[in-house]
Amino acid sequence: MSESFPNGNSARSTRQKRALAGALARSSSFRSAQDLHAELRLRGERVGLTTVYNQLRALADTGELDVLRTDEGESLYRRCSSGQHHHHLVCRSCGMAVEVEADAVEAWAEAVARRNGFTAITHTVELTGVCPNCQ
Amino acid sequence: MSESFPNGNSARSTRQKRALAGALARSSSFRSAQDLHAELRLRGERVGLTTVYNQLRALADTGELDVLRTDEGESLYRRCSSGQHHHHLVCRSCGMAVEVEADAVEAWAEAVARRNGFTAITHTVELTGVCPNCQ
DNA sequence: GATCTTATTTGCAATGATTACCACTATTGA
DNA sequence: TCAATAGTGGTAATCATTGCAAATAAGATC
Repeated sequence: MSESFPNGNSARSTRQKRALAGALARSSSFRSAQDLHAELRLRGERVGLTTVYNQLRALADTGELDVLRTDEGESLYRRCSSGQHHHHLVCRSCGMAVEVEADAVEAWAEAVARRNGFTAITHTVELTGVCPNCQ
Repeated sequence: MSESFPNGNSARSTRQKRALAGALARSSSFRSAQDLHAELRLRGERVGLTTVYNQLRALADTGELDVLRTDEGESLYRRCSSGQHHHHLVCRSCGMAVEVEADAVEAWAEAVARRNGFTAITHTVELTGVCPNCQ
């Protein structure tokens, strides 16, 4: 029992992980798993769809990726700039996104929750529109 | 060609519609299609699952129902109190919901969008917590 | 009431994203 | 080099939801 990583943080560096990380790094848009997988394929990278799903979920779990669900129920991912809590202003045409902070909204949410006797509050705030480039 | 309803608003009153309306009326919680269908079955009502889906979608389209998507991608429905634009404070345990208005948030959303050059803005704001009864 | 038009209903197949399985592969510490 | 096991990925399964086409039944008209 050679506990190298007491906290279970043992990650191996694989070709697939690097490829996915690269794809995510060079895009500032929210992308779907299928979309990312297709791009990797086009680039000649040999990566399984299942692997893409696995990795995206893992990265999202550790907070390295932001996740978003479309109205059609598809999950979109994007690399997370800050570790801070934040929201997004997303372009519904190209997926490009801007991270926005919203202290005012946070405060409002807290107040509304308290006023109604709710506890353990979490909130979802997403703004969708058309970015300057897509207009 | 007896145009009784020039605007295509021809709705027939059926046993199934009434049953579903009843189920929705006696609940103040967000319910899933499957959930509502199960309740109708338990009550002895003979209604097809497809019909429940059809009706829920139709009602949601006309704004008579509020729709909400869970993290798992399931759609939840609830009768809509007001025709006004509003948001929800939903109990993650029982689905009970309170409609809340958020002028402050609306204004904030508009400001953020304009500042970033985005147009055709829509926003999603949902608060989730545990209601007083479920604590 | 009888009849007709067509809105509704509904079982079943199909869809589409995502996950479960699990045998196989490859990274990394020793 | 080698063993332990994290990671991979093809395939089958899941699950909410929708498409379809035939059967049913409101509501208007006769």
